[in-house]
Amino acid sequence: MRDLGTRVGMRAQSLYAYFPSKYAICDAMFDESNRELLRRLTEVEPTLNPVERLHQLARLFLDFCVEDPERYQLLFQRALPRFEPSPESYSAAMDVLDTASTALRACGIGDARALDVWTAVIGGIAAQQNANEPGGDRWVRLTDEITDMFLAHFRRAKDAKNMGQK
Amino acid sequence: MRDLGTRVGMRAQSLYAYFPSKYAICDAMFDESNRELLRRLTEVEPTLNPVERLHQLARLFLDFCVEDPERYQLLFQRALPRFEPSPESYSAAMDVLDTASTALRACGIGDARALDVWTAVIGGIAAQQNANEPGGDRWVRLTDEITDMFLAHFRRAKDAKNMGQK
DNA sequence: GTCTATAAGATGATAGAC
DNA sequence: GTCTATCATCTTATAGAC
Repeated sequence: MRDLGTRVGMRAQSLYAYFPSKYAICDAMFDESNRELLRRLTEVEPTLNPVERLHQLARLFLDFCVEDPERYQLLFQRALPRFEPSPESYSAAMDVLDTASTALRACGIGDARALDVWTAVIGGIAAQQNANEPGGDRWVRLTDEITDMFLAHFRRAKDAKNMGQK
Repeated sequence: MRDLGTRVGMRAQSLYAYFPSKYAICDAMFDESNRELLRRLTEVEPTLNPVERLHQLARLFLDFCVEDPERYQLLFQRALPRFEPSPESYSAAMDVLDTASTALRACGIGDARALDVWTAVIGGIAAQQNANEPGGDRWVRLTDEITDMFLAHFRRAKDAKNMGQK
């Protein structure tokens, strides 16, 4: 609270004129960050071909994750003990997930299991980067290759399925 | 310190008879946990075929990560502010990484870049599981599929390279 | 080898002056 | 709307009794 107050040019106590508690501030930051991430993701040209769109979404997501590791922890690591986002700010997080889900479906990948693999591999890039080399790009620069690996795997699975049906 | 003391049947202050500081305790836990993980990984039958061995290593690693999320945070998320492992206990962490590196080489995958992809995708499973469904298996059960996806991608890359050489 | 007592500093939060 | 003053509580850590 003291650090945050200083950052916005106040004493810690004055923050209570705007928020009723520390967790209310966390929740506001959680909400605002997810909205900012969503805003960036929705800026991606919708007319792009689906595969290029997925690549670009992945890159934007990872840029967002590594440009502020503390924000990344708040949003994706459940790092603050006893903090749970409110239903309203949680829904902003679900909107971000929906963006991924929709982009995958546009690539012909509608499987819920595939979406979990996607969040694991993309989230893994951010986790490794921020934990082992914050500020660097050793893992982030693998994003395009990992996206291609993912696409090859799940588009093959889909083709195999379609062939079985025909 | 109070919680830890209680867990081992002591007052917090008595812990200072065994360790000079809180960070010394963190370092000892970091070191011991990595050794335990390494012990489990080295128990995998060395005569197994390399691909089955890689699958088993991945499963053991992820079981270890999800059975104790707080230990996972200490080892892989750099979650404790200002804690840095000592050189000695850091080397135990490197031994764990070497296990993965060696297992990949046995699969014909010797690329440093591939090792980084491996840590990202496997670490991503643990990160998603512990952050979003601690104690569950929604992501952990994808381990075999993700391992196969990884193998297919990097063995193909290798085959393509060999064909070019011949 | 563990305890009580205690220190010095941080934390989240409230009351009330200006 | 921000401040000073203050609170109760928690934290890591030390000193010294038994």
